[in-house]
Amino acid sequence: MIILDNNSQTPLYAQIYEQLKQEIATGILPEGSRLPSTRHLAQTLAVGRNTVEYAYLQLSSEGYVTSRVGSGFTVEKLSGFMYLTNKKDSPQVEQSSAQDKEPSNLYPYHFQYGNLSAQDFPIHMWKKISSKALASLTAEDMTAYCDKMGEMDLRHDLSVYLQESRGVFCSSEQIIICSGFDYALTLLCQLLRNKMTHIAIEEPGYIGAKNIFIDNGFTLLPVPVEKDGLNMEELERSSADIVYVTPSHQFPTGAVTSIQKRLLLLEWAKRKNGFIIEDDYDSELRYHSRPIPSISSVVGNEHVVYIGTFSKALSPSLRMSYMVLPKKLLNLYHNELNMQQTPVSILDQRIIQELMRSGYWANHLRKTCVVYKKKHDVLIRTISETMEGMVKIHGKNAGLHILLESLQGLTEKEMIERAKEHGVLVMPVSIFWSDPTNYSDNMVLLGFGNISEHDIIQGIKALSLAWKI
Amino acid sequence: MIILDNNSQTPLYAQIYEQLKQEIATGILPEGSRLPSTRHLAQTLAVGRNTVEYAYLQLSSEGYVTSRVGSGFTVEKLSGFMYLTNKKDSPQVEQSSAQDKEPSNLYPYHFQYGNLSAQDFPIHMWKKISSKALASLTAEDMTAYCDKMGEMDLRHDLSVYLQESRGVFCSSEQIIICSGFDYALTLLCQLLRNKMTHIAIEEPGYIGAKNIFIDNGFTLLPVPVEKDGLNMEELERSSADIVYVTPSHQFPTGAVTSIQKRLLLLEWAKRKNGFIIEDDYDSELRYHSRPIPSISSVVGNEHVVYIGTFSKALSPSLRMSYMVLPKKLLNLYHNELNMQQTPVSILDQRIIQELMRSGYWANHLRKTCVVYKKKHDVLIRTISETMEGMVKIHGKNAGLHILLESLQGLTEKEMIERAKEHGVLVMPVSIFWSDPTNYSDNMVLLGFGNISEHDIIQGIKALSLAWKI
DNA sequence: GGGTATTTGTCCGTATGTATG
DNA sequence: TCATACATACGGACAAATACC
Repeated sequence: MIILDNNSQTPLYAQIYEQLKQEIATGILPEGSRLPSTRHLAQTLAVGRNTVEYAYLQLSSEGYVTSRVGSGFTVEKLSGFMYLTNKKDSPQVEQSSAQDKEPSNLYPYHFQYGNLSAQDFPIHMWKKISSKALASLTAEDMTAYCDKMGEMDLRHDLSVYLQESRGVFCSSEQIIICSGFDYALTLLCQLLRNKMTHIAIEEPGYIGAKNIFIDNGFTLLPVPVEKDGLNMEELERSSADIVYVTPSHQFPTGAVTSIQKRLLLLEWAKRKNGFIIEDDYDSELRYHSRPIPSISSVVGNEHVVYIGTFSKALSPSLRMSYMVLPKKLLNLYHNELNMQQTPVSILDQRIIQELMRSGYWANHLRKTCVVYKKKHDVLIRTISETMEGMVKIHGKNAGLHILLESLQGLTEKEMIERAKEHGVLVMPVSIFWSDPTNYSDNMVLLGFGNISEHDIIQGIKALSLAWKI
Repeated sequence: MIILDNNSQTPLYAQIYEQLKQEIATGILPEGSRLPSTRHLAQTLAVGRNTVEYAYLQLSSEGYVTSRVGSGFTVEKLSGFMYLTNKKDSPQVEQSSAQDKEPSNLYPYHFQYGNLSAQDFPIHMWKKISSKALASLTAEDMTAYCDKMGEMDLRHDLSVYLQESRGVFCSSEQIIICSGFDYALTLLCQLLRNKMTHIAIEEPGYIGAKNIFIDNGFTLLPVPVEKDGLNMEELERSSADIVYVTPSHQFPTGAVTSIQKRLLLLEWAKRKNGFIIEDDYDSELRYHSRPIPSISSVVGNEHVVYIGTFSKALSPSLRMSYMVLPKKLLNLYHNELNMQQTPVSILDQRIIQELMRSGYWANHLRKTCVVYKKKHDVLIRTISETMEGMVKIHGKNAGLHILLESLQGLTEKEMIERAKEHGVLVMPVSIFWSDPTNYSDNMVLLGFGNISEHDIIQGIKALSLAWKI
């Protein structure tokens, strides 16, 4: 950046000359690069064009740059001695901290959780839809702040989809378009922070949600997860007035909250005048099982906040999710947070709207479900065949992960280490317990979203060898 | 949503039949709409295909639907008596709260602040760049979580741009890609919340930032803004260890922080071991004046957080901004907030990267600057010509707004009301004071980003009539 | 604009449990 | 007790219609 000082003794053109020479000598302006045109530089520096021209001429006469009519000034190759060594160093920063993900390519078979399978992404359809959405954008769309809660058309289509497929009965006014799940939950925390302080969470439960609650000053009250959902007695005993749940496929155990418990939860929330936060993160992905209506679908859902996402069934890098607020919180939102703009660009919103409007969304969901169902079935079948009696499978028939419990007394650490020695990456589960002493320390998590059917078979075979006693 | 009960006495096909009949009768499935194909519904309900077929057949024989090979089942027109009246009503919600923006089309001349001028947006270039970016996306891009701080390539290009045009000297590792300014500031608040509590803000100052600070539990300490920036004595007297400033074009007064005060601010921050939050929101838009290097450009910027945005010089609905963290805060970020994903979609990131890489960004900035400079000049000239002695202009030569101070003793309310009567919309300034008693109550804000040169002239003429005493 | 792959309703056979005689 | 008929549920084969290049 060139900085001019009006009060300096050195004339303006000399200042420009000096600073450009410096930039060339230090390599900031490398050989072959073009100087800004005299007109442009003059404009940005708010000086006359001739001032810049003087400076350029001097550089030119000293051989730093050459000029050609119509193509500007170009930096020449410097003789060695012209280079300066005091090139500013970029501030050194600790390499982007502890890499939280192990380099997965070290292990031929990686059962990581999170990413999806690239081979199965409908990239062609995606680009088509995106192009359409892009074409629909006008200059007006680009130059105006859009609706703070998200485009109305998108929210309407979403409300229809939610009603049809998840039973969530809401109007489009209740929906807020968010970037990721993080964003939705953070927003919700901002709403609830001053009203309530104690939040019941699932034990074990999704650590991402817990971190956000902690960051926002909530006190966490872990409640054990049973086969059919939260232990309601423990919840009743707790002093919580909010509860965070993943009822359709509990993370990480995979437990499905029974209808009875869903009703109990609603009763609890009503009695406490509190809220249920329903995280429906992978509800679209069910295999061999009936769709389970969301808690929010039960009549009188005045106490349920529903959060859904496109990260699991569509794309994690799209960064889009949505939150349905009950009336009470909606008013709070309008009164307290109406300054914050939506975090999602108008283009992304249009793309998703085009996706839903055109019917491709329903189509995509069906296909995606089939794809991951195949992977799931192969995984379950191979485990049953090769690891008979060695492990118990938890949380199958939905989502993108399962839990394996060792029946041979292996600890989590042993399971992971032995697996690594056989070239298989499996994930720890311990991190999901708030109180580690609650954990039986004999499970691992296997994600199957981003691994081929072939690798699933090979990986499980390797695992069975690794864990054989 | 169709819900099946395995334990019910009524057979599955009958349950499906009943619920579909209900949906048709209540109008949820309107005349002419298609039922899901037997295969698809069978898949989602996890039943056999013929089970669905039985249900459809019954609906068909009763005249609710008709079937055609290859094109599915279609809902027929119902005779009136078949309709049910107990159609669920969408939950009624207070109409999206107090509309904060007045319908601007009521006034022929609207000097609103925020939106940009659609006529001047390079929609063609934008679509070209976006198409390129879209084409570059792979299935891998779409199925993997991307870098939590933003794509490395984009951050690198941004660091080069920041160095060249704003003098900000940072490595790409220090940059975090954010959705809007809101997001960046909220993230920063999460970082600082537990370390510091008192934050000095400009009086008057940007209300959006203040709200975010308050939402995050900070105590605000207003410090008066003078001609050349903050009153440093007041800042010294305050107990703040963070200060939020808009040094290149103070909002709303337009004051430019002098070099001397910038150095004093840095000294202050060093002494307090605190931080300067530099909001460089409209630094790209300067007219008739030299670029002012950012505070962050001064050597030893270990105490400056720099925030920039694309909302002013490019597009508000793009929802993209960026934050440069000093080393200390960067480490804190990696240790405490490394769970949160970036809020910006991979597509938007690629678009901006393509924009910068291709050189269109520099080009666009130049053109945009010329466009708004013209508007600015017309605005200033017309005011000088028609309102001689009536008003004083504050904060010209930059950005997208100015302040007008009445020299005739008109109050803000009078100025706004009289303007409205003459068909001109001007904005209040009072909301930007934390303590209203500090305000002389004789100013209004005029945004000129989204109004044509012709309307500027007409609007100012109308204003001069409106305010004539 | 014409050929091809996919989708879709239709028809077929089969299995299971229950009621009937 | 056994044979028969019926209701319910499931999956495969086929041709028409549609969607996609």
